[in-house]
Amino acid sequence: MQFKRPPTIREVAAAAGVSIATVSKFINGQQRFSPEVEERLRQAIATLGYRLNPQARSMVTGRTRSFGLAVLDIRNPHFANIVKGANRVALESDYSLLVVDLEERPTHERSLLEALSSRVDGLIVSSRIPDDSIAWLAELGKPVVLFGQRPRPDIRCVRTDGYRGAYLLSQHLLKGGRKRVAYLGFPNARWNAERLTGLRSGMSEQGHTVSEFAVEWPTMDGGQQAAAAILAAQPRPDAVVAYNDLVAIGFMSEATRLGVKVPDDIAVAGFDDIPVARHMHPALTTVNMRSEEQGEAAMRLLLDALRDKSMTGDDILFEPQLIPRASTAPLKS
Amino acid sequence: MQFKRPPTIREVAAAAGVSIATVSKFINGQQRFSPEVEERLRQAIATLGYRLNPQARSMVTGRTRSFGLAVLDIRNPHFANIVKGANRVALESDYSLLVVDLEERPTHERSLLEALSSRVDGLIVSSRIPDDSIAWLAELGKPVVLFGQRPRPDIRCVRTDGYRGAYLLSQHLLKGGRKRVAYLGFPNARWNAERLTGLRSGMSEQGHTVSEFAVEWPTMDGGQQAAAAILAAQPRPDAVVAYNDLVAIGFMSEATRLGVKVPDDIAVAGFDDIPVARHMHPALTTVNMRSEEQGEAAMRLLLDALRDKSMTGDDILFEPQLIPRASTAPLKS
DNA sequence: ATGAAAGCGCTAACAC
DNA sequence: GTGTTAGCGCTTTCAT
Repeated sequence: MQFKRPPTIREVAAAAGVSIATVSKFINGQQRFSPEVEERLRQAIATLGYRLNPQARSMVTGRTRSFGLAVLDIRNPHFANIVKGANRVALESDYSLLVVDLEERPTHERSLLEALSSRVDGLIVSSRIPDDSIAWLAELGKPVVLFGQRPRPDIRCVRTDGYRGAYLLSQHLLKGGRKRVAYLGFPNARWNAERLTGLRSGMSEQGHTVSEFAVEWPTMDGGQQAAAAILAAQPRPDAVVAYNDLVAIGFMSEATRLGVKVPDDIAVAGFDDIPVARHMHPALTTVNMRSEEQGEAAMRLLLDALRDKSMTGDDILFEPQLIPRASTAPLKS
Repeated sequence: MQFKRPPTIREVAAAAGVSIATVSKFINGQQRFSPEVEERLRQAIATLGYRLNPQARSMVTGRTRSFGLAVLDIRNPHFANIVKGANRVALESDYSLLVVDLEERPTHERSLLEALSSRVDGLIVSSRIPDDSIAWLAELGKPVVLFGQRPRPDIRCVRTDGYRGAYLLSQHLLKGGRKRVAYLGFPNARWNAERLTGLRSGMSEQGHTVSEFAVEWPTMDGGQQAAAAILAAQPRPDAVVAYNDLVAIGFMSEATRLGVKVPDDIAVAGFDDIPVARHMHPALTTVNMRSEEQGEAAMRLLLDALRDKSMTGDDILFEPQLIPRASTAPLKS
């Protein structure tokens, strides 16, 4: 079966015996016509199976009624939640949201963003974009929202205070009697440093240091692979704070498999509060980083920008929330 | 800051003192020009910051070099895996993949699909689309791949045999000494019936029936909410097969919270083999439904269709794989 | 090697 | 009310 080109406005016009302008106005509902004409138009549209080509429309209007969202890894529930938040807000305003997964691969990043950017009225980007590419984004001629610290005045940003989140975690761990905290980070990530700093700063208030480990990927597999090294450290940490919940889950699962008890032998905590965190056994302590709200906020910034034709205003900063659960229960004794 | 329109091919032509046709050929690299001209073009493009508008290009070429993928709920790792598989294959062929989340909301489904379909060369759709909308999809004039049973000859399909998967699960449970199996389904889903049937058919070989329960949503919350009713049933089931892993996890977590031991008191299993399944405690028995491979296969069908200009050929059917884990360990006694 | 011109499907002024 | 026309930014014959 061959794919036939869909009928155009011109064919409808011919079939209905009117001009293309009439058809255009009719399908956009911006004007009424005489009953017979309207009827002929309806007929023609129905029998031809006409469908408007939004692509062609947006060529002339300059707007697409859709936004783009680029994420690093859709498999990470943190990003899935961002998508959810952004999608909800977009749908409410009758916009559609197109998502691309950058696959954590800088190679394809640029071309994926290019392909996306030309098809939308604005862009939300979560990425490890180096600063020079950010210049490129800013010159797209469309509003762009980034997750992170504002890199330049014409790009707005949304983030949740990771320093604060890590600090809260440190206080919680201290209260539970933990003294030897290890941070299992993902050095490539934008948020890694502030989380480590917040944790160190909190622990140092009681004179404790934080040992540092790293995963190769911010995933469950990454956490699992890193577990042995941490558990073998002398002295063994009595708490592990992971870069995110996925890493924490991988670590916790491997620790359990190796016969190390969580939380009795070692406490485990992560960041993001992904949905599965509370269903783990033990339930995973984490810091809620407002993933979904970040997505909502980013989308609202885009909508505002489109209205104002400008990208000014302050960044959006969310407060993280500590979610204490069983995986960091206080040390007994 | 105002958003200025990006420069066009015409401005480049003016700046370089050549015609727009020359610019077009140059940026598409389909022809060489005299060194001076090429140099002037490079200059003009660089100083103006020109970027090609793929939208305009695709108006004339009729192709966009991108595909669309619509999923029911990106928060479900099953769908995230489908995205991964499809994205990988698309990137390999230099296509980009645009994903939309339908939010399990039939209301927005049609308009989201319309917005998506016009921007891509082909579509992969996972949805509970009623049959009349499927006709609509088929008439888009572009290749469409569906997950499920082929509804009409001009639409190709990819699926994994759910009947078989459920049957495998039943044999595994029987071998473990389970006799009173409950199925915690999601009646709205396309796959629900075949999974139930496969399970029933397997259990009936040993003369056992399967009791039926339902979740409102195929999520962890859904599984959690349904747990109490199942555990209160008389006689209490000694195994629960959930519609998918998310539901299974929600159920398992709630059962544990209620003091019911998994797998000693009750076995739990799901479908999909989402990444977190093996990290649960106890690790979750499941049936791998080849999510990622389904995404890959669907994308390959699309690429083939574009090459052949046709949508003929057989459906793709994957074999499910039983993944036995601790959550269905054999009954002791 | 380079350019003129037609046109992809549509919208928006402006006529009538 | 309805039609004419000029593009949106680009590709693609076809001339020169």
